[in-house]
Amino acid sequence: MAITLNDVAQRAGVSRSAVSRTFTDGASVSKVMRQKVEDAAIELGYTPNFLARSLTTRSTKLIGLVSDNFHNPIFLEVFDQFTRGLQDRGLRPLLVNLSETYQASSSLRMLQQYSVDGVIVASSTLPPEVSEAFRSAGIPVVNSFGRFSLAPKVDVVGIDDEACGQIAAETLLARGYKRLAFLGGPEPATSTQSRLRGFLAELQRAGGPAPDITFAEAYSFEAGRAEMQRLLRETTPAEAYFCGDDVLSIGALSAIRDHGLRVPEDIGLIGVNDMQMSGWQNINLTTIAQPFAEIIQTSIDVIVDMLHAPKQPAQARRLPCRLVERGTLRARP
Amino acid sequence: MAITLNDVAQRAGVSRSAVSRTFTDGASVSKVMRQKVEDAAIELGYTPNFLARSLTTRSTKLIGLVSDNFHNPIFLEVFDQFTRGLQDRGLRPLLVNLSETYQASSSLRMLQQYSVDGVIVASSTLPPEVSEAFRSAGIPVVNSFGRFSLAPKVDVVGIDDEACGQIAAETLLARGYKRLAFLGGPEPATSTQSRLRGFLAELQRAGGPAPDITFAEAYSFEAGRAEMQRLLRETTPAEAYFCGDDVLSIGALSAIRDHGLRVPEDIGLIGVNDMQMSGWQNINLTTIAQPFAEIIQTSIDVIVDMLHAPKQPAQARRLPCRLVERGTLRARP
DNA sequence: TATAGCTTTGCAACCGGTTGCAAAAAGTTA
DNA sequence: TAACTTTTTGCAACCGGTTGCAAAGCTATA
Repeated sequence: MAITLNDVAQRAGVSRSAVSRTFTDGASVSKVMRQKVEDAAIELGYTPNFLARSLTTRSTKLIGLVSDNFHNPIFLEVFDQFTRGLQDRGLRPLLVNLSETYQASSSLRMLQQYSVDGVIVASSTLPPEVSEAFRSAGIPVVNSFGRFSLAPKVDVVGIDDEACGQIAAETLLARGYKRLAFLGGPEPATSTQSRLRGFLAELQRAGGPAPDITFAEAYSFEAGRAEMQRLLRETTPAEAYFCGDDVLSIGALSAIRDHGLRVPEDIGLIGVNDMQMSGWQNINLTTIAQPFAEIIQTSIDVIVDMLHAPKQPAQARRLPCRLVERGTLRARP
Repeated sequence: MAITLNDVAQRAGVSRSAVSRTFTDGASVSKVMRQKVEDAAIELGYTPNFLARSLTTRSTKLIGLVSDNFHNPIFLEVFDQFTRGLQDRGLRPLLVNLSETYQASSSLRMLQQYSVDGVIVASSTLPPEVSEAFRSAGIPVVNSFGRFSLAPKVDVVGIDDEACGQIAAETLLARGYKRLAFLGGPEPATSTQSRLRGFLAELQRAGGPAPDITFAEAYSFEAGRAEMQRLLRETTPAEAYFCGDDVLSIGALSAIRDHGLRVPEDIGLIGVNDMQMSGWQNINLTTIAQPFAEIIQTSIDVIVDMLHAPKQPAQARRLPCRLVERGTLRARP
């Protein structure tokens, strides 16, 4: 069926090695030999089989792209950038959807079976154990959007979630808000915990009042909306909410407006991420931008480096966030 | 480094074939033999190498998932469902991002090199030639969200775009709108052309007036917003717009509100897709729902069938759309 | 117990490539 | 032209599996 190296060798009247060599760069082939082989290859429409090659070279150029964030629109942007970045470096993303029905352990086995060169775990919600399992198995791994730690077990590229919480606190205090609240992402998510810690620390430092603290079920519109509805129904709302992320904020925004209240006049909101949608006129969310492009580029760089020089000590990289001022907080007093 | 079949064979004191057989179902192995091998395998932590296996079995379980829609949030839902559906059947999606910088022809070569078992082209904007190239190369392919045709060159699973245009026309006419307009997706997109055709045909049939026709640059918020801004600036707006899809509609909606007009009081909007976001309270878009889950399930079924019985004549499948009434059209008169 | 029939097992060839090694060819230098 | 380098080439083994085939082992029947 498919054209193999043998066919080309035969057609060109040369050895199999010769054909192989013309298709591996750095190998020694004379001009005339290369010409003969290339002619035959083109004539037959030959393309080398990467998987057969990988058997001896021990490199598949396959990178597992593992995520559980298939409901947060920001991740489409993330996947876009990851796939392009990987493609640009000749790597191929093998996508793994780590949903409820698909266990982390089986994904490890699966990616082992496909001999991936490395794995990118792109998630701020998955526990660190997921990435660590890959490293234990000897597969280069980087945890994108993971939590910073001083002695990380795997390489992590993400933002400084605590600083992020700090920025939120500073911003809200600077606007003169008094009764503050934290409406986090899912409680077990490491990102949520760190942001909360930074938020609380800064409030305390500034002598601000302790905020109300609640968590949404997920980083999703519905979860944000549901939690805000509950808050409006069951509590006296705070003056301003620091929300787990943008999509959550947008859900909250929707609940607030439904409830007949105005943003920012009655309630202020600040999110995290700066997804495209947050800039849409009918949303116009004040938020703390994550440097997505840099996080993704860095993650890919880290993985690529590991392919060449594996088993460096793990390192956690923190990239800075910045405030994006839009229309969901009241002006400075 | 990694444990191979040889290691297991040696440890268990049996032949290589025996090990291979215990790991291929349907092969003949006695109970006691299987036990010996499994013990050794567990002890050593052996997992068979899929790629080596694929060399002889000629099946990699790899499916190319090709798309160029990485800016339309609906595609995150699409990728989610595709990856889960494929995983559930033991198949692995190799994601290909067909952006400007990454040519279709190179993606064909790349997927050939990886010996994918099949390819799913998930896009309503890519030209049919992209899918056809795969078929010509002998790779099973299905074009999800592609355009219907009576004599398709490749298998297509999608909606009836013309019927979709027809529903839009019927709906708008039933609401008593007179001056109608079509604000399509990118002009070359087959989906846009078919929807336009159905829209025009129904208007003509009903004796309605000819609509204004314009196209956005892409299926994206920005493109919809930009085109609607241009329309509001340069033309007398129509009473109601049939927009290329939801994200485009949401962009248009944003432009209209910015311009100080109200929806649906001043201008009516109807979209296509029914993405999650369209149901959000602050958007609340009347739209024509695509049966995403069914399209994706069917696409996967089609590909799986082709793996077992390749080279059936190509078939185009049309799944029905339905109107989802929300708040961007005025009530029936 | 001998014979036939079925199951289990190992051998060896193969899948489509790569690569170390030594022989052959080409190029240099004297 | 001979001797010495350097480059090019093919052979054969290998990567980690699968599989057709025939021999070995086992069970059932006469």
